[in-house]
Amino acid sequence: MSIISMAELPILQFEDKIVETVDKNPVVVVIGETGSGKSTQLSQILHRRGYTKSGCIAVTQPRRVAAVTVSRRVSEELNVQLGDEVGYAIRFEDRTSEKTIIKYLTDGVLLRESLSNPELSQYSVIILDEAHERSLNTDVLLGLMKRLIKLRASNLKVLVTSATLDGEKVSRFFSDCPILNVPGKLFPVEIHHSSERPKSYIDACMNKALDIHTQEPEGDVLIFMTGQDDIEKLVSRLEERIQRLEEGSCMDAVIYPLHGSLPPELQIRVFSPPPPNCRRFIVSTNIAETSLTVDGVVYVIDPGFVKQRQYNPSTGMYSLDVVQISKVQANQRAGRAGRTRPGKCYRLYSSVAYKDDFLDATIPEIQRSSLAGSILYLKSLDLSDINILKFDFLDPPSFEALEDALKQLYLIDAIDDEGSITSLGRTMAELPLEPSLSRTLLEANECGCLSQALTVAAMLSAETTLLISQSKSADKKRKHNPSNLPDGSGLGDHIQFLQIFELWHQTDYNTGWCKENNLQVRGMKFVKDVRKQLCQIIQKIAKGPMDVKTSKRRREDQDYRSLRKALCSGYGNQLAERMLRHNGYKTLGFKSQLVQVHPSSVLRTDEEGLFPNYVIYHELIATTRPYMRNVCAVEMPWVRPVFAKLQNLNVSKLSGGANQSHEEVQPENSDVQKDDVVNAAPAQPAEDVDSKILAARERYLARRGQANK
DNA sequence: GAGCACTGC
Repeated sequence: MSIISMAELPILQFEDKIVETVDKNPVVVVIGETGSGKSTQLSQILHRRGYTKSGCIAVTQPRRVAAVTVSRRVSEELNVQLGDEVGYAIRFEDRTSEKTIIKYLTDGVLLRESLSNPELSQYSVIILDEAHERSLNTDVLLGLMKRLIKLRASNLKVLVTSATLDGEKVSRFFSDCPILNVPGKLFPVEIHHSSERPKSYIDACMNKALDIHTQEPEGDVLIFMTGQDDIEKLVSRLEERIQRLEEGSCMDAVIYPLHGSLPPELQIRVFSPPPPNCRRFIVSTNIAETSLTVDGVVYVIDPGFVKQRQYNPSTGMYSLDVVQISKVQANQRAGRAGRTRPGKCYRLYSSVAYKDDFLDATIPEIQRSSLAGSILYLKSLDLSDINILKFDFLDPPSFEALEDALKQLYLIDAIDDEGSITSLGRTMAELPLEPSLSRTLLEANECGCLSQALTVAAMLSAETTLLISQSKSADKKRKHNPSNLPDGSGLGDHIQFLQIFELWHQTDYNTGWCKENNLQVRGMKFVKDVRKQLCQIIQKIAKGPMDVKTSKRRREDQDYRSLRKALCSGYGNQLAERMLRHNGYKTLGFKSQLVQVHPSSVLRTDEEGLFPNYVIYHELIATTRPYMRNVCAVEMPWVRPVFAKLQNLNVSKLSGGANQSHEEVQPENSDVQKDDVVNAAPAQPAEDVDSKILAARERYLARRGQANK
């Protein structure tokens, strides 16, 4: 195919320059705009110029589909069988062989590889593609690469591809390495800014869409909304308004919603060409910004918002907030209008707002997530020369976030009281799960309920993709569903997940059964794959066969006591105690939160209408109120060991003295002692009043203030 | 009695 189309790719004109720069430098940043061909060509150029003689070329992608489609393209261009010289590796699927010299993989897979081979010695070149998307895994990899080029100075080249606005930052991170600019092949996009923010962005989107439809020549319209609700509102209003337009006054129109929870058959509608003389309106979430590319888009409407999940390490709580997009995102959105011909982008904000208010780049995921998993992973790599809290991140997470991660890991026995990884922690790091679930599996293995725990862990890994999403008007209540789904025996959501999977197992994984019960087939298959993968890893760790069969529970364990006890160990940091005489809970940890059981939970109350005294929760999420999502009843005696650990918690010791202040974070129930220590300070002779103690006191009071809200 | 964007090992 491709001799002609390849020759047109802009990047090929820079081949000599690229090779010369890579020859002379261990790290090179490549700014490659959309359509530059960087993802398919950089690897081939370096292969042509001899870089595969001493090892393979790895190219990471943030998404699975990208790894597959790009590797397929490259294998076609090189005219080889996919899986031979060119292959890919993604979770559940390794299409590489002894012959493979160019390997596309997701960044998560490369991280797993470096666990068993920290020097990644099989690779002569590592290309981190789309690094500007700044996934958690990419950021960890960037830090590891910085170390690796020192260890392997003579035989490793690293290329990082990024966006215009943050290439310089990446270059500074890698000791001012050179930056190569490769132009893209986008058509020009005219940008129109509004003079001010609209009062209602849904109305503004609708008016702009109607303007385009009645005044602009043919071409599809892509509208970015923040979520399913707004998408549905806009779709129905737009349908109504377009129907009212005078017949013959303009061309026909179809309107498609597009978001992640849409069933696949509705998602793929946007990829089939529209009927002739018909304009398509695609009302989409962020999914159309990078993950899905819709051909035929000529007009983009960008209100400038996105919905983002953030983690607050001081409360352990997630929230989903509508925030302003970054400049990088705004440019990415605009670019969606110029893929097939010159286009237009209508921004519902002013150029001044863009220039002055918008961040250059989106706040990276590493500054918005719980870091327990990543920190455990880094600890298990034994980077002996550095304290993990001083790990060199491109954008370092806050000290608070690191402390929170250490606290979590300590409470589930992954690290000891001095912050060193335990043998249990090492085993946990091998499992592709969040630490709470890996810990549950290992405990379940001791309690004889490994098989059940594997199922629960796999179900929770897919939890958000299980239920078929329906529009607002339809009934989508899980527990009031007329279907015959089990109710977790009233013990909670983890147990319900187990029971659902076991029922599906009994139908021999029948897809019809999923549909009847309103479960996404895709999601349930994913659960099955995850469970299988976990079984394989566990058996490898145990060096022998284990009892992992999906089976009915033993008769003597009617109340799932073993499983719930195992969950209690895994969720040591996610325990809550019910308050006296009502159904509110307070979380147990050094900072207590008042929370409630999420209304979607299947947890049952007793005859007096009260929930169990103790529960574990999978996550805290603040929506209209702070809620615990996915809870499971546990019992006082199982909780006691965690209480003991909370008493001994000394976070500054965990961080290996990285916290230079004199503050010692104590369990919540030792507040009195804490007050004494801190208040004593000003009474001492002036020279003893260390400013650090005062700072610690301020932070402490600020935290208490928050907790009491 | 709620209402959740998107990825990934």
